[in-house]
Amino acid sequence: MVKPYNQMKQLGDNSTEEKILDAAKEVFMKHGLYGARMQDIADTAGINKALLHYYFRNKEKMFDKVFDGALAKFFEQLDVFSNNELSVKKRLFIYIDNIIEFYAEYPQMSMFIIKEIGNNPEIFKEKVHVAKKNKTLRLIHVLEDGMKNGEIKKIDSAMFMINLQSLCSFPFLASPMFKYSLKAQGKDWEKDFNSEKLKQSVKNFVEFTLGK
Amino acid sequence: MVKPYNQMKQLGDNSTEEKILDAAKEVFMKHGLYGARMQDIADTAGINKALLHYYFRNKEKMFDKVFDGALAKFFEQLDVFSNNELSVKKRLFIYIDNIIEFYAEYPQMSMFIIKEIGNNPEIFKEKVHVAKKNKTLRLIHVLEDGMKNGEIKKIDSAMFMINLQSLCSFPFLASPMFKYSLKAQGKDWEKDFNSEKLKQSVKNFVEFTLGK
DNA sequence: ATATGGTTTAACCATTTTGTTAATTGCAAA
DNA sequence: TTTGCAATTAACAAAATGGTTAAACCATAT
Repeated sequence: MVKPYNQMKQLGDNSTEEKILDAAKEVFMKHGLYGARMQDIADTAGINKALLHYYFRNKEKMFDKVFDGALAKFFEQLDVFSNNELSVKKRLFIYIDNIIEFYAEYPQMSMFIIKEIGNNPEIFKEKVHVAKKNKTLRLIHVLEDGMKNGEIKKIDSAMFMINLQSLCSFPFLASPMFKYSLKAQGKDWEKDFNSEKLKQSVKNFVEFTLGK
Repeated sequence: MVKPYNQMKQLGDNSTEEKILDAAKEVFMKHGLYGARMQDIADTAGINKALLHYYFRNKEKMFDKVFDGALAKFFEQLDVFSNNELSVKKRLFIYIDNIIEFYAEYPQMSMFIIKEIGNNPEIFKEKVHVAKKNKTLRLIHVLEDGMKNGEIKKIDSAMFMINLQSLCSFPFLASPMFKYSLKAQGKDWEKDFNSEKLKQSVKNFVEFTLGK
């Protein structure tokens, strides 16, 4: 017998499973695997704690689901580097736009991933292998090609990547601190910071560092 | 009766209280207040769990002590901006040297502080008030003075501060990720990254951004 | 109407974790 | 040597937390 339409699993809307996943994302991002409390997740989702186990069996499995989703989205951002039709700088600019919009939506993401790598490098390795499938992490590779064919200046590609990631992700991660710190100096985070400004600032950095 | 010398509180050396505080710092930095386990702290310090309560009464009070210490050291780094005898750039370069060495020693510090601000803005406000006493947070103030008297280029001071903090603290925070990511691209974190390189890189950024 | 089966809940249980207590150790003053 | 007191410990109690169960709920098919 076929189930009626409104009883089928409806992910993406406000089905219970989705509510739980959203709540879990929020709480896990804030407190990590150890620090998160099942009751806290249940309260955030507005449901009974037993339902968490009904849908996800246990805490670790739930965490895995959240983490896998986060990781997949994270790696999607790297796809642009595989597009060899575009110039190195063009690819970098697109990446900057995408990754900053991504972090604006998931400010805790990088910390979440960093913590997980630290806690469990082996499992992470395996997950990444699944997540990226046949894609490759090409940022550095693309840079070094660009240097060889004279498209960009000769730079320290590893340090460039580190600087770039720092500029793009830390502002969102540290927004509570910046909010506070700016207010103490007579500035206003909401006014003085936004994604568009940051994009421009990072692009300036890239232009200065790679431009010939 | 006066206590014998070797029985007086000896902070700064390997007294029990200090051992506990060091262990607590390590564990709290790694897992946060919720995620940290008292037993884990006791094991790390190599003492009985009951001693933790003997010295610090309970988990929260212990956490407070650790956090207060962290905060004080963090704010110390800002003192250099009060030295009006030095040029703006000179002060920035000194700050960069200091803060990067600081983060090299306490890589989790910024995250620790960020999380705390997020969890409890009011208490943080109060703590900062104590920590900075009559000092003032001057980075932005110093920059705007420098712009007025033509010492540096006219820039967006808030964004500059955000970029600067990002470049200095994120690499340490995210080192597990960078280690992993670089390895996947045929590089080696230990070889390709060190504090001196980072200092130089950040100074280049400052020179480019502020230099006339 | 009633039966069916997925969904949701309150009330538990088992384990982990925080916190306490009473006894022991070790060291210095008398 | 004995006494006193802080430091330390093992064992225990209390609270918090993850996980289970059996019953209630509710929409639909018969």
